[in-house]
Amino acid sequence: MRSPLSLQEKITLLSQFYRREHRLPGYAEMLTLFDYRSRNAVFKLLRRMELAGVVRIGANGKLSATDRLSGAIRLLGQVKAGFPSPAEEELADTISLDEYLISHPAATFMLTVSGDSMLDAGIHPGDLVLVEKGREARHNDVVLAQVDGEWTLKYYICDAHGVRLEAANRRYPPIRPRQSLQIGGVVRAVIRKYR
Amino acid sequence: MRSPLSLQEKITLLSQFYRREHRLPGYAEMLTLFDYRSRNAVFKLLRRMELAGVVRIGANGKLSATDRLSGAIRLLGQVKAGFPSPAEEELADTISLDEYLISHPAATFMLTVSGDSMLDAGIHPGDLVLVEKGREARHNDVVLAQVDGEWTLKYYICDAHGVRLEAANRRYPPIRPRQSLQIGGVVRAVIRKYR
DNA sequence: ATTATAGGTGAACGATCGTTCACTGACAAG
DNA sequence: CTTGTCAGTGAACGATCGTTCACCTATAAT
Repeated sequence: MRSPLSLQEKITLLSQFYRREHRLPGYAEMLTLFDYRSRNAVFKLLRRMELAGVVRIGANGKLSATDRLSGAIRLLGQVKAGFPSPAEEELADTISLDEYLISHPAATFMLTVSGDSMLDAGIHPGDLVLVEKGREARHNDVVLAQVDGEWTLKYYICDAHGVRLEAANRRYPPIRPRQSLQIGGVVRAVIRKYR
Repeated sequence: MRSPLSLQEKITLLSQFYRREHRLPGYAEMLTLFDYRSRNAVFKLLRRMELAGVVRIGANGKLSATDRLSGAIRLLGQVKAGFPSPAEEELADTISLDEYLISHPAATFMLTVSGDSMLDAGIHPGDLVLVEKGREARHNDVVLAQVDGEWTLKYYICDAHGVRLEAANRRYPPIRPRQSLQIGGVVRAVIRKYR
């Protein structure tokens, strides 16, 4: 017979369930999850988890996950400041990458960079870009554009001389479209994943 | 009296509820959300939404969100291929940034880059880095390390001569620690958000 | 005009939820 | 040793859920 689980261990179980099932368990499922026999115990545990900030209980009794449960991470300051103390860490905001980087999920796509035309802008081959369709390109945006039948990333430059596309690599000359320019979307973020 | 909502409009309502409340609505809430009077109508609508791939109904009748509802984006191929046809787009995998970039949310932190010592590695001032605590640094990892009381990002180089930290910018010489080296964590991803 | 289908309604039923109350045992504090 | 607190149990109750069945109306297809 194992010793009773701590609150943190129960939070871990709940988080694992949430990430696996994309929903919070019902009362019957929580009886099994926490090895309880009493729904009142579940009721009380949820109060304690709300105090711990991992769930929220609506006015109608409905249970929601907070960012703390759903895989968000802690948002700290600048690199040079490093990590704060554990107490300060505990108070740090949480941030969901999905929510922070994507405002229109249905219009946003992830593509992999294969060329080096934007190297000086810090966009390397193998990087990932989030491209939002249907967003009007503005001066200095990085855009996904079609040039000579091939898609490419470039700066979108719009000045007194009209519109042109510029690479961020001196090996690639600016492109002035003769016909209409086809912009697939605007780059909203660049991501480089290690290991 | 408005015309009846299409399935897609109902999916949009459901997605908005999910992103606002971090849970799916119950039957009573869906009556209000979709302007229904009958729980059987909700029941049938959920079948249709499951066929559309935006929710999943478990063996126990419990409702879960799929990635399509929860803000994931479509994963396409390489930039040079651009966007596929609408039919191909529909079949594309979805990907959640939270799940893709973060394997240990509780041990991962986001910090903002302020220096230029890693410029040649495509890490610019203003970029965001995801740093995972408690992960052992390996050769060629980008790490968050403490040098002379200040935290910095560097390559972690481990060879026959021992351990040293190298910048990705010729203006910064390699660092060979005289005392023990303090590594705060390993950089798992770099993110640059535009606009 | 007839038939079929889609998408809604209402009712009924058993299951589950959400909450309250009284209680118990273990443990900590005085 | 006594008292207080915490975290669980069990029971009860009304509310909500999840599902099935029969039915209706609008629309499309024949």
